Amino acid sequence: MDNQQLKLNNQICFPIYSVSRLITKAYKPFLEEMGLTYPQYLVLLVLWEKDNIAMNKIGEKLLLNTNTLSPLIKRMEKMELLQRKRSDKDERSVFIQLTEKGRGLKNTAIPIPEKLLNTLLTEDITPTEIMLLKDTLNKWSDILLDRQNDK
Amino acid sequence: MDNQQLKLNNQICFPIYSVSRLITKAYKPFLEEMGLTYPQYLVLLVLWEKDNIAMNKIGEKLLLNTNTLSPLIKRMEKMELLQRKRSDKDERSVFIQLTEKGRGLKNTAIPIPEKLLNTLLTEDITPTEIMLLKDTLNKWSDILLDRQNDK
DNA sequence: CAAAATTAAATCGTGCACGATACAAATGTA
DNA sequence: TACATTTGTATCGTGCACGATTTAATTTTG
Repeated sequence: MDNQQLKLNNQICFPIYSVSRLITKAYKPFLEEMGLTYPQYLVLLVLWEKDNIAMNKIGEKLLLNTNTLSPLIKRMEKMELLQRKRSDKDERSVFIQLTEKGRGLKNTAIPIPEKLLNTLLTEDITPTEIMLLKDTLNKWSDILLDRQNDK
Repeated sequence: MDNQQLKLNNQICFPIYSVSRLITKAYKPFLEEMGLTYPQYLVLLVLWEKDNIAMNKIGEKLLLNTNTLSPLIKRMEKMELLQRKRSDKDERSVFIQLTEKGRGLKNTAIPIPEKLLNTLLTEDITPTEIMLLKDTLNKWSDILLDRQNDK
């Protein structure tokens, strides 16, 4: 039995899980200025690329189920960032449209990627941690590709 | 203004967030057999490496605050996987010890990393998605390292 | 055309995350 | 020895995630 494999840093779960949370935390101050949570920001990223799309399309892009998306988008409607409209053609589906306010937030969002880099350089996440995840992923994707070729 | 930067796949947030959730989902069936959630499993990984440590040390390793860890560990105590004992020397700190049941689960956990590889090969996560995250991280860690050297 | 299967949303319950807050024990300091 | 500060834990409220279930509309099939 190889206990080494059970070590925290050798499993893919831990590095990816913790770095994901660290990145979310790094975004937080910028998103709070806009009054957004992280998943709400992702929804806006989708809508800024393509407005007026069906809710299930947003879910497909973000890999989120409707039971997550439905209340999230309702909250965003209350904030007047978007509007939900049931399709005339198929009353099962709901189309999502940005409001003026929602479109306007895009200008605030444009500088975020650049600001985030500075946060990552000066705060919580050290390049060491990013490198750890990078190494872990390189190792795992190599293993996965190897196995795939064996088939 | 460079709107390209706001595209979903160009931001570090989306790939890392979604792959993290996909990995969690891939673990789920194996953890359910043991009656564990993903963060509970991480706590056990820590304890299997070093038993009888203070709660704040577990939090340090997993980057979790006590307000997350405290109820989580209480649930694990109810499942009789571990015991919480306040230190005699410093009544503020709580030490966590595995029970026989908690130690025993380690044998069930040992084959998980291997099983997970098969899941990743056959199910939800495609190597393409792993590669996307790998590429994104490579890009971002390169940028971070560049900036750091400039200082 | 009616019954069955499929699809899109929504609801419910559980378990994280995490900021804000509270509190008690320990520590530092005048 | 008093008092302020720090530290470790716990509680509360909000917002995801997601499995399971429900409801309603559409599509498929006999």
